[in-house]
Amino acid sequence: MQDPYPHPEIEAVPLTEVLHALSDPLRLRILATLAADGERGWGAFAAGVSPSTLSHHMKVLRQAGLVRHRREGTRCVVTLRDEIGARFPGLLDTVLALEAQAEPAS
Amino acid sequence: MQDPYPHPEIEAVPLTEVLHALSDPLRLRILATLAADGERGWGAFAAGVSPSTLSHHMKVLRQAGLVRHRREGTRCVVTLRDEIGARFPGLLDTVLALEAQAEPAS
DNA sequence: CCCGTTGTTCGATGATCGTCGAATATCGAA
DNA sequence: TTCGATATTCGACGATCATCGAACAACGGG
Repeated sequence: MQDPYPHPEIEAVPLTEVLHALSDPLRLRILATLAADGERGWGAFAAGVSPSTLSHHMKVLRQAGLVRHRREGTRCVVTLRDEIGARFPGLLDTVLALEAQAEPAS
Repeated sequence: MQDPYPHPEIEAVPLTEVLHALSDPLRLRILATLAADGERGWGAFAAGVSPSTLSHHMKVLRQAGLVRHRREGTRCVVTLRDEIGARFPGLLDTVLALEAQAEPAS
């Protein structure tokens, strides 16, 4: 799990992979929290799922170019990757806006 | 396969289901064609996949509230369901615009 | 009334997914 | 250096998915 997490080239991410990454309630919730509150530690999303499950979803988001992971001592910080807005303009904004309005309390 | 195809209430469709329906290249291509050229018969999309596979994807799109199916004699016509624009404003437009620009020749 | 066209349904198969627990690795603190 | 906190990896499991071929149903035309 060494520091250099594998982050893909944003240009190499296909649209369908991003859409698939967005099509899960937990992952959507993670992105919404990040968009609203800025970067967070792992633990902010640990409720309800096991550590390994959370790690899996984080990897999906990272491989889809949606988030960036950074090591900070013993814990890990996740950030929204804003290049996604350049690669697929409007996509994340639109989806997060809809998620906020349609699934208010998830 | 009787005429009354089961079309879901648009309000009952969750966002994640729509996103999942959009996260497939063939389904995305079907929607793009519909958006560009208006309603089409089944056969317009039969290239490359077996009839049963196509039928499966059509069902996914229908259940996600994205298209409407109408029987016309022995063949079947598929239309974009525009209520999706009221349920999830901007979503389909955004995705189709990105698909057109990012995956020009699929 | 039979037949061809068209789409659906039904297994079946191999792939992927979401989830978990257990084992492991890394780091900071005592 | 030992320990606890934190995150990853590794099977494993059941569920879902994308795909196909074969069998079936519905319709229109000869």
